[in-house]
Amino acid sequence: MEVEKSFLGNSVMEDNRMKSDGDDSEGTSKEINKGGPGLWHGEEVAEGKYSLKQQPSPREKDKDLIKHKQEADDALESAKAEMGEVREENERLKVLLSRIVKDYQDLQLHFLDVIQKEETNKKSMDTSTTAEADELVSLSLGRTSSTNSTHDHQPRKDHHEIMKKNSKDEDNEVMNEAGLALELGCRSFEPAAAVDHEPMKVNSRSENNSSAGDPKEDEVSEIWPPSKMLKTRDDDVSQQQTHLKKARVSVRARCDAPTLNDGCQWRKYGQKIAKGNPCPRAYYRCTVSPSCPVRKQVQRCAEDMSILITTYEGNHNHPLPMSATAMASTTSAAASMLQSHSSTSQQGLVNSTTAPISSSTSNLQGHGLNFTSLSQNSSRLLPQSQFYFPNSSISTNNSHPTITLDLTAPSPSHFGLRFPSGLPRYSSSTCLNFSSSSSSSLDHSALLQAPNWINNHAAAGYFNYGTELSHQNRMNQVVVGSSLKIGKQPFQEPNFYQSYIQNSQNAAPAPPQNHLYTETIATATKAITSNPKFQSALAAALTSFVGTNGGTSAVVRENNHIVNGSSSTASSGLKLKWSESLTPNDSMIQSTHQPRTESGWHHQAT
DNA sequence: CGGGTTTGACCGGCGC
DNA sequence: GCGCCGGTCAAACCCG
Repeated sequence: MEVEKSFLGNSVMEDNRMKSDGDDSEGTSKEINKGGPGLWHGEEVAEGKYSLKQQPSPREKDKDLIKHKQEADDALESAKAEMGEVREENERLKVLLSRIVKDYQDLQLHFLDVIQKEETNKKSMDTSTTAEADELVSLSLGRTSSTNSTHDHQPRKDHHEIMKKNSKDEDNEVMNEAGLALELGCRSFEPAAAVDHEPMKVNSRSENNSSAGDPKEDEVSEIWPPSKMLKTRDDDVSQQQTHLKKARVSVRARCDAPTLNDGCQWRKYGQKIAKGNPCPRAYYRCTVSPSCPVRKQVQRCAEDMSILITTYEGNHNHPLPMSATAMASTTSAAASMLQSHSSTSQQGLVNSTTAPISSSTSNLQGHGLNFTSLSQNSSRLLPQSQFYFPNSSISTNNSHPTITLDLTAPSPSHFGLRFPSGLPRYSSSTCLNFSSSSSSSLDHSALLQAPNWINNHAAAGYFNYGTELSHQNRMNQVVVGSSLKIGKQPFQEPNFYQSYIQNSQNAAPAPPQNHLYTETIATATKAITSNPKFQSALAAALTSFVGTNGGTSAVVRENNHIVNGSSSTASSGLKLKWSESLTPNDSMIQSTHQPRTESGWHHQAT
């Protein structure tokens, strides 16, 4: 409801702004009217100079005067006519704006309606038996197809076990709803805490917030490092933090590269053979800043070696390259979701706020901070918006709350995507590029691509699929059809991110070549826009005047229990790209399960 | 030579 | 207490 209120308020604001524009134009007309005599006066002066030189006869003087009067009258008339045109234009714009606002509100209402329906469904699910609920989860989110079933050999058993386990644990309320309700409470950003450079300060920020009187603020606090967090919390929170030792965000994606290109710089510091997986697990730490606490683990999926499991932990305490904000925001949002107790029953809904990137680049903290910083500006208008966090699940292995974003699931049915036959579903040389696509040949604005949620099921080829909102969106002028773009299209936001661009340290490597399938795009666009979940996603996207939120189909994985998600929105600044580039290596295409040598997977960090 | 990777050693948590 | 395991350290090594 708060969201709706903000929308309405925003609409009113826009309306008022337009009205004031109208006043301005009227004022302008007055100025023009005043300008007439002024012009007269000026010309008289000029004429006076002229007359001093030439000293024309009085009759000639009168002639000139009459002539100039006529010219001035003409000018006045033309100015009036121009004013009339401007007024008409103004009226047209007002009508257009009101129409847009109305559509906007309709969309929002529809969005809320969908949410309510899902909530109702969820409640009805809760009354069912566990098994039934389990099945309902699968139904509501969609079972994965065979491709993913190979990733998961004990989904149901594990799911039940974990559900049992969770039922014993008081703190696992969130987990009990994992996969069904994923919510991220995103708080408005406090500039005073924006330049924190230590993880603990990140924590202290939320502590400050909590001390300010809102106990819920604790729930989104970052938990790195956990041990220190425990010292400053009361018992309940300590228990919570004990349970939520280190929030982790795991991203499953098909990727042939040793690591996901998430735009960040990583240094490998260790490698281990973990139990239960013949593939070694590589440990990386962020090297953008020496003090950055962020770690990531990269491991091949044991069941499907083509799947790369990247687990992120911690928050960046430094400004991120634009190319890294996509994954950072994603993991941030997911991690925040983990730490938020305020889960709702809305499927995959993430309370969050998208907004233009703050003009202060120092606010960009990456991950959670990056995300909160994004909320700063828009929070005035949109105190709380909701994201549809698509492919998420929560598990608590090793007392590490882990949310898994599964980008491996083919779920074309959700969008009704129909790819041209003959296109390989997964190419061998897949490369998931989370970084904002940019090219050295592009100017700065090109770095600022709108966040795009990709349809990771896109057929082979570079398939960047998401919504793209032009700067007009800040005026609430969003047209679904035209704002949708599929493919590699640099997002042009000339000034919006400029301050951040100027501080961007690294440009992402140029993305691979796109292979656009226009028919597919058209079909996808149509399917997407007709999908109610996309509408909800769009509603969330509308809350962001800068970030663009697209849809992606993927899988919600809950404790190895995979279910399909559907459309989604991303957080502001998100850009997910699924890059599956065809390679001539057909043998690889034929067998995505081809085993690799260890060195093949781990010889290179980002 | 500097920066990144490799790899065995080490440490702490946890279960038995 | 012991062993297992995940995670980290740091010296050796590699590479451009």
